[in-house]
Amino acid sequence: MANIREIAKRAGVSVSTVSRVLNGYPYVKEEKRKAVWDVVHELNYKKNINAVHLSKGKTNIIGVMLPTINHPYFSMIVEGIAEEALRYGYHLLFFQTNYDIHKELEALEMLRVKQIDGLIICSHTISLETLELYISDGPIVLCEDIQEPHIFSVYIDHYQAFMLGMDYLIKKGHSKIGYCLGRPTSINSQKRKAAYKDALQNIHASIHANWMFHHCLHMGDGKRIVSTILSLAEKPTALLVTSDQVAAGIVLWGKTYGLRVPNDLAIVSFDNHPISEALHITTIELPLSLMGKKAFQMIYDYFANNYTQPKKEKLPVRLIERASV
Amino acid sequence: MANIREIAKRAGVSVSTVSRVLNGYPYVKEEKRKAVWDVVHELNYKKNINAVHLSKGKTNIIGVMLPTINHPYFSMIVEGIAEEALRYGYHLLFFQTNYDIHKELEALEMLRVKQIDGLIICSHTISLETLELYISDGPIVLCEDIQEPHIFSVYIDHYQAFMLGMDYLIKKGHSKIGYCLGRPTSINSQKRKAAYKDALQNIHASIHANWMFHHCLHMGDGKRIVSTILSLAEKPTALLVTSDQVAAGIVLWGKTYGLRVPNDLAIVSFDNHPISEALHITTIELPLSLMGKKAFQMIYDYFANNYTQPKKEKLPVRLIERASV
DNA sequence: ATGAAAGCGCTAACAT
DNA sequence: ATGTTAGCGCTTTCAT
Repeated sequence: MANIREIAKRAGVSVSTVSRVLNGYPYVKEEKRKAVWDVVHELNYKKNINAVHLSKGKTNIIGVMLPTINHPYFSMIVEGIAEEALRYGYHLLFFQTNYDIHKELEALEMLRVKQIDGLIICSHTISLETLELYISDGPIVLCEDIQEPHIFSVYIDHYQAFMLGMDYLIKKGHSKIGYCLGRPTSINSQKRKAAYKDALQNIHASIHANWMFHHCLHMGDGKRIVSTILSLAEKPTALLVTSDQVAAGIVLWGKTYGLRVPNDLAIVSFDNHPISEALHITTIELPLSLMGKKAFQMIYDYFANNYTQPKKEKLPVRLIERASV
Repeated sequence: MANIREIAKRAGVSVSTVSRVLNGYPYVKEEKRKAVWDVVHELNYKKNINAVHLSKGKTNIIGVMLPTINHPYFSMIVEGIAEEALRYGYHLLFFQTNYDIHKELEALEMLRVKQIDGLIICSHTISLETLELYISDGPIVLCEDIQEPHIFSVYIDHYQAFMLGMDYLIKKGHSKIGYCLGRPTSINSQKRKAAYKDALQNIHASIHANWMFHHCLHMGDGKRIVSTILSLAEKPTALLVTSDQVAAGIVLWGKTYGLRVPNDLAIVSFDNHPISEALHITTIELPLSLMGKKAFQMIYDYFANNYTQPKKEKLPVRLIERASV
């Protein structure tokens, strides 16, 4: 494998001249420049990028931490990240953690060992205190509304978004409202629960523990939700569902088991994935791809503008009325 | 940032002893080993992984080339790859190409510049001839049935799978059968078309160009297919659809526009994603996650067994009868 | 404008 | 068992 020394020797110049030519440094005499390129092409030479990484102390690789890539919620974020990364010549290294703390730590360690320049965390179980141990190793972006001053954050205001859904359902005459959330302990879920409680309190409605479903992530979870609701003596008349996938599952399994949407149960869901359109589900659109883009941008700007202070950015949502309420 | 020399100095040993301790090399006196670990912990030292990469000429990173991560077909493959990669301490670098040849080439170049040890290609537009230019740069795995002796291949026999679907539809009394494919030029599509033609020929049925839909990838494509079929004077009675997403779109948009499945149109689709179960769609299950695992395994074995000859492996499919036929 | 040479931080061959 | 040292292939400073 040819290296820069070989090129230098054959072109009759020094390695530094080769390096300058290769990196587009201006002050090189035209004939030397040509000589170098000629040899480079002749040998089909390519830089060893690891040597560049070592020498520069930078890899142009951004890490992406997520529980699983195989879920529309995350793959939409990633799509956004990937699009921006490509534009700026960055690469993406994936850490599929399945919410395993050890795997999450491994991703953070990659920051410390310089395998990645920065890390975008789409979702996590690890504590913020632990995260903070790594802030000096490189920029970290969290897709959550957090206050820690040293961590970047691009987020959806889930309190407001949930409130939007609640208000809509209430305006449509519902007061027996339940919800379906993902992981109940996540920061996003906490915000949603707060909105839920506040909204019910505003209309003096009581809270029913068995109208609150947790760990709802996939279409298949709709089956469980539908059969549980059917077995309930006192049923909710509406559900706020934090994922189009789950909402679709409820609509479809409801059809199978005899729970009609919206007649028996109104639904407002979140995401606005294609499936919600196909099923005519009223949904609150989350700008996930945009979130990915912004997350990358934050890291990019951090390096481009000499390590600026971490930013926080809130993204807008909108309700799309369809036929599930 | 502390380096190995610093550790050596503080622990009162040589750099090679530090290296040996760090890498679990056996012949080190217990007290020196302890001295090293003590300093390592004290300084919270971590190896600079780029230096390791440069020194070893290997990165333990595998590239994954795909058009988009945001599609269940690909995210399932990736999930399989990621699972195996993690088990063996490998990392994944993603190349979202959107079928852009330049981006595909960029992924291949990463192989040449040693940024990645190997490359898994989930789908591509680039020609096999071009691919072959890179086989000396590292192992390449293709998720297609190809013959090139220097490229690894793990694949689904799409001829056989398509034939399975055709036979099933024919056995159920259909002869007016159409299909929905993704990119018509892909190797996988070629195999499917061949099976389609052969199957129709077997029953002396004629081929209708307007029963053959191409570029069907997403749920939204179902809309187009449904309205086209509704406008046809002579309609197919059955459709073989190469994606559950598209099949779901057909079922759902069919419901909206008045094309009933299976009454007006029978459907056999592919993948067996959760949505096909929720919609009771008869589907041919493709072992996509397994395909990802096998793809990674091939690369892993290649390095573990000193650069063995490229293998080819065919994966089984099975038809799951539900209610769309 | 160009070259010499000193790193970057680690691995591994070689010597003892 | 342990240390010395020569790489790995590039970037970058410092001379000239």
